[in-house]
Amino acid sequence: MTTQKTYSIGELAREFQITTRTIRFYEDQGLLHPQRRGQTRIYLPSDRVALKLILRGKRLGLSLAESRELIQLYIPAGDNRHQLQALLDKIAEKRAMLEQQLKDIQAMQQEMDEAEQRAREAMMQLENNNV
Amino acid sequence: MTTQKTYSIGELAREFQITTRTIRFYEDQGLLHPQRRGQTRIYLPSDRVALKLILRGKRLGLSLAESRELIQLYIPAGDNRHQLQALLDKIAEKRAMLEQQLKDIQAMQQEMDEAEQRAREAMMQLENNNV
DNA sequence: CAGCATCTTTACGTTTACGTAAACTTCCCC
DNA sequence: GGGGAAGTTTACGTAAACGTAAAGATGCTG
Repeated sequence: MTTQKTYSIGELAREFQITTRTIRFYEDQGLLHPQRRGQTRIYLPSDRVALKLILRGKRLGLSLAESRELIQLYIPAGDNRHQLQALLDKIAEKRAMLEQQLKDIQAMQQEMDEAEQRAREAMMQLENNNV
Repeated sequence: MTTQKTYSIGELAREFQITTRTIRFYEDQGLLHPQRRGQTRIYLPSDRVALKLILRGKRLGLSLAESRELIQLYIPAGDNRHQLQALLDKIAEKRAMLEQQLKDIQAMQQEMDEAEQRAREAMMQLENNNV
């Protein structure tokens, strides 16, 4: 029997630099499902993974609703063709979003290159004028 | 003299699939600065570019405040070393964010690969069982 | 056993990013 | 010249994602 490691809400909050309020809020929204020992919440590694997914989603601008969908892509999924096809559709949709984001990032990176270039040149100008 | 093309608020709204309310809101927040002909707003190509930046920022989860900062990286910037250094710092900061997002996207893409794999295998199983 | 840390629930408050509606001008068209 | 269509301002409403505060239970610790 492999006993799973567990986490308290405070531990997770510290590790991920968020408040316990935030963690409870995610549970409220159906994104986390911790166990209970009495009143107290007990988090399993799977909860920790879900939390990671949520925070990664946030960094990419996903809403909690979208992150919830993402998390559900990890659950064994439905058992009939229809559900599996729906799953594949969702995956394709997320993939398309990621590709768009990739393009956006590349465009922004290029713009950062140009902005830096301009700033450096302006700085060089200053140097010359002051000699 | 090169006359610039101009746009009405409705034109821009149609082109970018947003409402005029949204465009006016961005102006309110200091992200756009259209000219006026009487009461009516007149948008120049530079406004259109700014709007594109805003929407790209949105797709990457930037707040309007962050997009405003981004737009300001395009304005000739300050004229002294201190301001230029601040500009370079901001650029570096945005760059770091973009790199984090790149990592996040790659991680998610891999997870989409795995999820799709699982779904396809489950589908194959169904095929076999029903023969 | 007093005290501090950590946990709990409940509930109202706040920021961001618009939506929606009302009431009014301006311009063009038949 | 009476409608539309598109523009304007003003203002209240709303969903999402928490923040913040209050009031209490639980558990270790000197």
